[in-house]
Amino acid sequence: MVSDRALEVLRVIVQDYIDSKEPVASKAIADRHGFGVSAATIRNDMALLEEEELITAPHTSAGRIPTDKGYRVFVDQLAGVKPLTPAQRRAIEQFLSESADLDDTLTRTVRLLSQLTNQVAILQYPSLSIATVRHVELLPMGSHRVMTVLITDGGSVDQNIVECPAELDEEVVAELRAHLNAQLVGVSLAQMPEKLRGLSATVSPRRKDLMDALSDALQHAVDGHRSDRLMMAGAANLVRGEHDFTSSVYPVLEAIEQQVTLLKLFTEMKWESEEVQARIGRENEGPFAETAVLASAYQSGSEHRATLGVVGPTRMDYSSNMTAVRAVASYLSRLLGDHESERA
Amino acid sequence: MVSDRALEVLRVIVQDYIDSKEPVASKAIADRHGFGVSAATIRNDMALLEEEELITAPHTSAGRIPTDKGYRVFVDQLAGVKPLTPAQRRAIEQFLSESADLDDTLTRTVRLLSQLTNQVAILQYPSLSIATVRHVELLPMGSHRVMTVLITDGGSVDQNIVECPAELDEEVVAELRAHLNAQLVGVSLAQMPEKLRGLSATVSPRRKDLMDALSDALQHAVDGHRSDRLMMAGAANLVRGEHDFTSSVYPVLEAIEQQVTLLKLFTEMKWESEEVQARIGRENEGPFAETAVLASAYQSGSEHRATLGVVGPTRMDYSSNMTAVRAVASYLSRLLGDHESERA
DNA sequence: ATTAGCAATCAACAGGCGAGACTGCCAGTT
DNA sequence: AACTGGCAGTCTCGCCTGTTGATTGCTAAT
Repeated sequence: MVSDRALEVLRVIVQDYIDSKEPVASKAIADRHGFGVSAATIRNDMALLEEEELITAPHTSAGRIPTDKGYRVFVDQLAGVKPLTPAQRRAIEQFLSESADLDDTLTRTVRLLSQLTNQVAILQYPSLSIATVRHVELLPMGSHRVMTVLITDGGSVDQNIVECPAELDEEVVAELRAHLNAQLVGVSLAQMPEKLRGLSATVSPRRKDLMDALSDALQHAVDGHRSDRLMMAGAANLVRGEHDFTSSVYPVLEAIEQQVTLLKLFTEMKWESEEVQARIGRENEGPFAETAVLASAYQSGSEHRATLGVVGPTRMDYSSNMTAVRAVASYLSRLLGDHESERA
Repeated sequence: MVSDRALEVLRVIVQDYIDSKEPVASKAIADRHGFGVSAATIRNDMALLEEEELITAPHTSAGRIPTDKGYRVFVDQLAGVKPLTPAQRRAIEQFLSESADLDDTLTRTVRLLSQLTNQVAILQYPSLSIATVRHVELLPMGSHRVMTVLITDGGSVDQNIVECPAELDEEVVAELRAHLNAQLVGVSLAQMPEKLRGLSATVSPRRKDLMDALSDALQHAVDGHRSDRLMMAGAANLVRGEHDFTSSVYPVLEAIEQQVTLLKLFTEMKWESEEVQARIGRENEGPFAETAVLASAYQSGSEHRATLGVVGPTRMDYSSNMTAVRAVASYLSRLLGDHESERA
């Protein structure tokens, strides 16, 4: 069993290793953090921690560094909540003061998170499946083309150009526009595919082909709303500390750019709680086995949630980074919530 | 003066250095590319080239590597046009087969370029200043809010939410919508600021505040169309060859993410010709002094042009990368041209 | 103009040595 | 039983050394 003091020793090792990047020696612990015991006693505790595989020695006559398991215990039991620094608080304030459209907000958010943590920040696009249709617009473009515009209550807009099988005039377009809006306004994007499929039955046979083309285009717009994309910021942070990865950062950066691994990871995480989740080292597979991923859900709509977080070396400042992730997630939720409540 | 053979020697040095990453020795040149002369003669030529600062020796008893100036001469006079490999051709074909909306096309394009060159690819958003307004839509959102939607002929759409100083009903909105469309449809985005400023004079005084709010929102949408943004792909490629940069890749990646330096660089370049431009090593300032930037203009509209290119170490395969940049730029121009001509 | 030959130069490598940093353990203390 | 001081053992790191091999620059001959 590990004593309470041994856990304190673990905490100190993690903290010291994080900011010195050097293995931590028993003497250094006894000196800097006076536990009231001598270095030899610390050594005994360290032997215990090593037994439990919470720390390890890079070589015989070296201090100790935390293992993945050690970081895990630190995160779960020992990491105190470090409050935001005034500088961080100021950064968020400034960020809040300059709002704009959704896309801009997200871009700024992910940059903000990257600056606060000095890590690569990742933000999953909000899932808009629960957004509802506010308006459908049809714009004639010559006699055989029409542009469909789908506007949702989230403020997001998508458009497509449709080739029309038949000649069009403004009257037909107006009729179709009225019809589409009558049928679709208020429908959630999740219900759209079903609703769109039934649509061609609601018009006269001679309009059927046209309506099918339009509903295809709208379906395409709905597809574009899926939350299967990520934004990234601060990639440079990954290569700053060069020596944080045994081989190369290349596979890590590569995997981040490909997105697919991270998306999988995000969906795997358990999101019952509001808390920031951490996946440390070998808990992650493949390219991320040498990294730690901190992530939190944020409220991207009245019900639905998406994920944001950071990726960095396992040797990172968990306390303050988790605080930052939590803060940004909650600020973003509030921002999107406000946006939501703004809508009549 | 440098003899023709000396230039051939330079070419061989550049080519060999590019794929071996090792300084090139006189003996290796004489052996591998039989010039019909001995290594000693090559050495004389190399002494000449060194005099001209086209090559340099990392240390006394080492082969030679090209200087920035050497690369410049290589690019301007010696680089043959390497045709696309079948694999590259296939990649472009496949890319062409899957078109979608503008944003998707651009994302795919920049990824394509990154894959073709194994470098970081950069794409400047098409400048839409010459796009014209196709339609303005007003959507009431409760009694004191309205959403403006600006649709351009490029297919791009922007929206904003406006707080209205006065109560609104559908009738007022319809009147304003008609008025706005009458005034603005067909106006180019470049002319919009001026046109918008004059707008409040065209309505009755009691609508003035409202109209001012709306034109502010539209102005904001126009601002969002500026071509002052970049897309990036393949950042991982920068850290692959680790040893390509003397100190760290950090400042380079950082600068790419910040965008501002690259945007400045893109606008500085001379775009009279259709050709791919190269900026090599110290020709670039600041963080890019150890990189080469290859860029080409592409036709992003009937008149306007934007830039795309790659950033990599000076030690890169100029021949094939310039071919790739040229090919992608021309394909993208064609793609956007098609898009353009599709519009009635 | 070209070449062969040769001395000179230097990076890279391997081996050896000493200093310094920790640990691990043991015997003694509280 | 917990803690401590002391000390031997072990390992890294930096430094120096000499050696090897690569490559150039020069010179004299063709």
